[in-house]
Amino acid sequence: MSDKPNSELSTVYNAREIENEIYKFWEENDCFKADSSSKKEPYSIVIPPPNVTGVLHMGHALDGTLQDILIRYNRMQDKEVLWMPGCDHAGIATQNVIEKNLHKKGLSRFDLGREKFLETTWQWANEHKNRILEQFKLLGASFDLSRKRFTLDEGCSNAVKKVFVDLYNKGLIYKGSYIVNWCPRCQSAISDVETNYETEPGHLWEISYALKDQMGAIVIATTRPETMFGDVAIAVNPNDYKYKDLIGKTCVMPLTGRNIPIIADEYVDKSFGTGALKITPAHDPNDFEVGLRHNLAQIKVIDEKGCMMQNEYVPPQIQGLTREEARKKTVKMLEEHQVLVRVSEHTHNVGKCQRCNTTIEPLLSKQWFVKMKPLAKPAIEAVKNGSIKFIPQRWEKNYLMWMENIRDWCISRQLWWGHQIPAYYHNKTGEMVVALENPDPNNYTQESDVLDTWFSSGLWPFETMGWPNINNPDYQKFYPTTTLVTGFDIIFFWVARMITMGLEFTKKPPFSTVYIHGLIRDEFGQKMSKSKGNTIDPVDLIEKYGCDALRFTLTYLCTYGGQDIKISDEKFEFGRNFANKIWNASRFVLMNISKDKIFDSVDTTNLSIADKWILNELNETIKSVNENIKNYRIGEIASILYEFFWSKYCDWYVELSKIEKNEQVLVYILAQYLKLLHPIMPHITEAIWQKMPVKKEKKGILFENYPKYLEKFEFNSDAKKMETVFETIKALRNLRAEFNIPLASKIDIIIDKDENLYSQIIPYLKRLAKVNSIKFEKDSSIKKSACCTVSDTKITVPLEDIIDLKQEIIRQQKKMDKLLGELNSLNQRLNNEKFIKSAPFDVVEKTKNKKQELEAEIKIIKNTITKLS
RNA sequence: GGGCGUUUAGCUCAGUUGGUAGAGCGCCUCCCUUACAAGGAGGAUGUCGGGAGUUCGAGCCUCUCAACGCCCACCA
Repeated sequence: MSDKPNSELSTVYNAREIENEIYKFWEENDCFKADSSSKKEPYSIVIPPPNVTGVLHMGHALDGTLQDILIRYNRMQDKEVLWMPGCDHAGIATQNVIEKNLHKKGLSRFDLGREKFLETTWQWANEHKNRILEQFKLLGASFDLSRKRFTLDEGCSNAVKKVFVDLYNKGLIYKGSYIVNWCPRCQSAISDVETNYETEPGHLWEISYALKDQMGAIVIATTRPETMFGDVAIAVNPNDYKYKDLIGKTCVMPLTGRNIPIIADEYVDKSFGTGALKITPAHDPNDFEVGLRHNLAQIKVIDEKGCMMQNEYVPPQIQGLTREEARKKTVKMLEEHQVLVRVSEHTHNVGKCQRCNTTIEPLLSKQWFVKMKPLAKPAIEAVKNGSIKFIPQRWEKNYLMWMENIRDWCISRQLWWGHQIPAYYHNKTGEMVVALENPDPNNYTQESDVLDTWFSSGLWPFETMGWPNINNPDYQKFYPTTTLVTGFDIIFFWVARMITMGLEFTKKPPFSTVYIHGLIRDEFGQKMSKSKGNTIDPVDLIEKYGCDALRFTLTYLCTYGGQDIKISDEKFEFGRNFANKIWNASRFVLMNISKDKIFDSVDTTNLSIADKWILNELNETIKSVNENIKNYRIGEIASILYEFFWSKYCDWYVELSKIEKNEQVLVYILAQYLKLLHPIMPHITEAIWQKMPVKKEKKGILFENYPKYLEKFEFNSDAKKMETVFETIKALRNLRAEFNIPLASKIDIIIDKDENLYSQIIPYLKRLAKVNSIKFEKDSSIKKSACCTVSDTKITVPLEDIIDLKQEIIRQQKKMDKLLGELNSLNQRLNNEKFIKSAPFDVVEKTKNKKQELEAEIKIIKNTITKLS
């Protein structure tokens, strides 16, 4: 592209063409590369690594835009910034994709075997892992791709192994048989946070268990009769008088005839169901606990596929059936045996696999766990003492509640795609060694389970910086990172685990601020999902409206409270229109300034009130943008910048410049503005910047220093004067509209003030209100005229031919009524002694001033009406 | 059961320590004024979910009720 200053911008703003060109320019100049040897203050963000299987979605677009804004803003603060990109191997998600592909060919992963399967998956992952980061480029992401990482790459794998071995050696990782959430489809254990509960209609079956050696029976209630074959006891509450005498007795299970004891346990709720509960430790987490307390056996009757096992405990007719079939059959058999006492409708919560929505089977199995309580302690402390701050703060409560009630984390997965657990078993003795390497590959076999994906993502902020080599320059310079930007949906999955792991292994919080934004939803507030078919593809939006338009719109919609964001395609017209406005205004400025001149300063000795006004406005804008970004009020910034450019610079200053212009100021404001906007709309600002006739010492606008508030441009009183001019122009335009006077016919006006008060603004009035002549007379005698007021100034417009005096009286009367209403409410306040006494001085003053203004205005209108009548 | 959020113009939403309500879109009138019709000028529209309280003053603070949404827990 031509970076020759002062060359014209193209007539039509073609967003995509410009954006591609500009991104290429940054890439070719290596603009995003972080320098770990820099002396500048560091600022770093690690990207929430998108799934390697993924394609860019609106969530990434928002998350990426916000990160890029922070990165670009801080780069312009002259900090050494690093935005670390990368992907997550996404264990279950990726494996599901590959298995689905195999399934189409009629194959399962077992047909291929582990080695071949992994080979296929790696190949697939390598083909795809660049895709999503390439798509991030379309967002204008200024991340350092030379540092790109993958959670399964060598460095991350080493970090994972080290963490695992260390935690094991510290006694914080253990292996054991526990009830876990088992997904029969994924064929793996999953963690508690990967289990979603859905309310489903079901039944409560009451089944009678006969007492042994005596008359009578005990009736239990269950929602899952098929698990009864794994029963090892009936439990009742020790304080339940109904059952007092039965405790310690034995009963006979229906259908199988096995004998089980009746035990007492506080866990049983007397008021639910029949007050008697069957205990199935191998298939229910609560029963599992009860079983441990009472030393009961654990009888497994459902297998890993969710089918009834073929063992002595399950009746032959039931063996091999699926859970669902088994339930029906069991109920039928119970009916036949006349032990089904009652069936009632009962809605209850059923666990579902987050990945595939299959109903979870609580299953007893051998798994690896991380002991979380000791790790959680410092993680709680770090948030409580403020070394990690959540924005908005309310998420801290959420985080703390979860952390304070944390349970052990099941980290083993019966998958193949992932970090294989570094535990090795002796082929003969079964002896287990946990170590970084296999002690003897001939005699030891590695644990087949892999780790939960979030185990490696939990190390992301430091494993990407070269840890465990703490001398790595990146680690030295950029760790701990500064800000983490993410949605609230992964606070538990990811944020919490990074904090615990970061504190445990680096003794530092991995970031100081967690900026949580809302989720993107469709126009009806529904979560976007492929299966619902309500997704909007950000790539399509970029093609249609441009990247900057997408970024600006999303930013504008991103409010401080972190509310979810409802979007629809048309909403992005907002950003597109704005980009177009910026382009055209800039084009106008570049076309209307002296050629071949460099504007590098503003001469403050020769400024009009309009110049002072806009400089003052810019100053205010700079101040509030800087304040707001520090407080993560990023949406606010978008709206401030929109307002300044459109309603101040374009609507007024650029218009005024058509009458009388100060090229220095015209260019200066635009140049400063481009910098202010650059973090949000990087491409268009860079493109225009390249053509700006200003001094450029840096490689691009992205390296320019972000504008700062300048006291020399404080012009409050002049700015106020200018506001009066605007009020006057607006009043005249308004009058025109009301009398239907076309702009083509110019008007004469009479102002009841001294001429020298207005000398500066006469040209503005002439041009912007299409005024022909201006007279200055205290008391105009023209009767056939309309008038408008600006505070205590009366402007008379003779309208010989047009005016209907009766109508005009009505119009003025209406105005006066409105003003009288306002005056009335002001008087009420001012007549209230308590108001005068307790309200702050400036509020009282303001009210008094307002009152005087109103009174003056009312007086003028009153006189006018008298004159007209 | 516990926690959180939302309720403001027809729609989508802002509204920072309490000072008397705003934007975009849509709607109505006029205008192709040589940066922009993806534009310009003007206009209409709100008992700020209901009720009570604190205060001179409440969209904002307190209590309460209601509706919707989310998260955690998981009584078979």
